[in-house]
Amino acid sequence: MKKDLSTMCYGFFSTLSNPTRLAIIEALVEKPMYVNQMVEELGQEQSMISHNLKHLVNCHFVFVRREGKQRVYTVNHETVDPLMRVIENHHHRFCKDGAACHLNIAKEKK
Amino acid sequence: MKKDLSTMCYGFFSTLSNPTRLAIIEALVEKPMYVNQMVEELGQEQSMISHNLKHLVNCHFVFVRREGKQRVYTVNHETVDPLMRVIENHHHRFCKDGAACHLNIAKEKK
DNA sequence: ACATCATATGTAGTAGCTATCATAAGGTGA
DNA sequence: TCACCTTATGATAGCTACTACATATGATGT
Repeated sequence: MKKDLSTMCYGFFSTLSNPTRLAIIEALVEKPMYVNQMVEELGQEQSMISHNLKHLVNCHFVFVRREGKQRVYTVNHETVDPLMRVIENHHHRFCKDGAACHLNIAKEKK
Repeated sequence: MKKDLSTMCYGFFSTLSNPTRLAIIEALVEKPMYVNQMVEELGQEQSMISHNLKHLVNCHFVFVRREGKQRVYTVNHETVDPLMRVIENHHHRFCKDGAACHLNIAKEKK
């Protein structure tokens, strides 16, 4: 039972470890949006937005409801808000040096 | 400045979206450990453990200190504990169906 | 200084994810 | 029912990151 912790977390984190999906979440934190709005705001392909929204909905990071032809996507504040708070604290406390985690490893190789 | 949020989160989440690294964290939550202890407990190659520990240290999810020949790794409870609480709540509230997030997408294709 | 133990680092093949292009599906108004 | 708007889905090629093997580094005791 405890064994599933890693599995459960893996799905959670994999879904979030994608720049497009994070940008979507960041945008949705401000306000609910239609797909086309996100396409405009993020300047990405519509199919790309849709594909990534699917992941986010699957993992319940965002919710969706119909509204005529369009679909309104909203963020799951109950999860996302405290999550962001954890990250901000972590960054503030431990990454003041400007380190962007493991991304630095790649950079160092230059 | 707000623009970095996605970047900052991306490093954070990428580091955590790996089964080995999650298993390491899960083990270190229980108690501090040497590399060899983790090798045994997780049944993974030593080099694999070390490689992944490096990522975790880089991102300050775990800390390390020397102790003779060995190195003691400890988990960053200040970040990891509340993080796990967020995930457990998320899972409890939104994933009761047993959904393991986007991993299901792959499975559905069968 | 040497042997040994503990851990880190270098490298290459591979598997899995991502973005893109193309197409389908669903809703609405005429 | 048809044209159109909005969004979802399929398939593929390319790339990234992971694992595994090999080797190097550093510390300790003799």
